[in-house]
Amino acid sequence: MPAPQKPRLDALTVEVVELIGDVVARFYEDYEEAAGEHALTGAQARLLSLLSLEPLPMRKLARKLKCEPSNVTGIVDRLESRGLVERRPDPADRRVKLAAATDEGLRVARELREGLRFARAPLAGLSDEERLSLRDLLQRMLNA
Amino acid sequence: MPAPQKPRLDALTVEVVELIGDVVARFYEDYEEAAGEHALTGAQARLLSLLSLEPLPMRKLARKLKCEPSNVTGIVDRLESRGLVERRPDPADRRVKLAAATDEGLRVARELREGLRFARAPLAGLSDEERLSLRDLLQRMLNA
DNA sequence: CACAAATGCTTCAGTAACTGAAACAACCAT
DNA sequence: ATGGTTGTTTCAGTTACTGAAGCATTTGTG
Repeated sequence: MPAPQKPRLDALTVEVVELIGDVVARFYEDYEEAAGEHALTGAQARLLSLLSLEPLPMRKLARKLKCEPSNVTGIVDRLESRGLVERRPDPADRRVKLAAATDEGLRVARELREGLRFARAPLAGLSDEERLSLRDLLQRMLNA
Repeated sequence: MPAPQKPRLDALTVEVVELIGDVVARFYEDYEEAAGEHALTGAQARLLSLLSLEPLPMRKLARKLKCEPSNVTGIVDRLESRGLVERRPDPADRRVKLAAATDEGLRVARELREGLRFARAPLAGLSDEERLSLRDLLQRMLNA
């Protein structure tokens, strides 16, 4: 049996990466499902969630969603036609249109947030101490 | 200061959920970017990754990708037209078409896997012991 | 101040991902 | 055999997305 060849990725790392992949898949599924329960697509739900915090200009939405502004136009159009979002003029700059959640939009956004099963259930199996350590590990991953 | 009202979600849980959201976003971005470097869309990359393990019938692909079989037809079409995937008859059932990665497809799938920056870099900041504990916490989350 | 460059949004054309219904072939059970 | 089920594709229709073009407004520069 030859000595191991210093692999690019050791078995443990591979395992953790796969687990993260599983978490990502579960989270995404859950999100899409919660969105679907409100007859929203994933993109619409993400945009609405952003707007539930504060109104945003279209170009900023595009940056947050990592897509072209021309794309945002369509997503906001569809949400607007359902009365969940409205466009307001920006008093400071007449070029800008601020997209803002309507009252109904805020309500749906809240329900959406509360409908995320995965966000609650599986964490329930962890003790406070474990959550702390999970938090620290995730933070360090993200800031690496 | 009033006693806390047993909130639905305590602050720590919320924090962890948000971190998971961040991890999900980073992972997704990274995956899409790696796919883009090979001129693949996310859906194509996911399908090709599945096929890099073993050939699969269309209906099974649909189940793994959680979409309709009619959708898989198109994704496989596009990959096939680029020579990354081929359709083979299933000797056991003449209705079935097995989608299989070509040699070129396997090569691209391997490069894709290796191109996942997020999978490597940030994990590098964790000690083996920390990876073990991260692994255990993630496993418990997923199995809850 | 004038005016050119930059910025913000929309529109348009084109592609990909997706759904659901319909069609067809092959399988399978009675 | 025949009738129901299964696996795939095709089709029509929606959404998400990109990139180019266009229009309006703002901003920076001489």
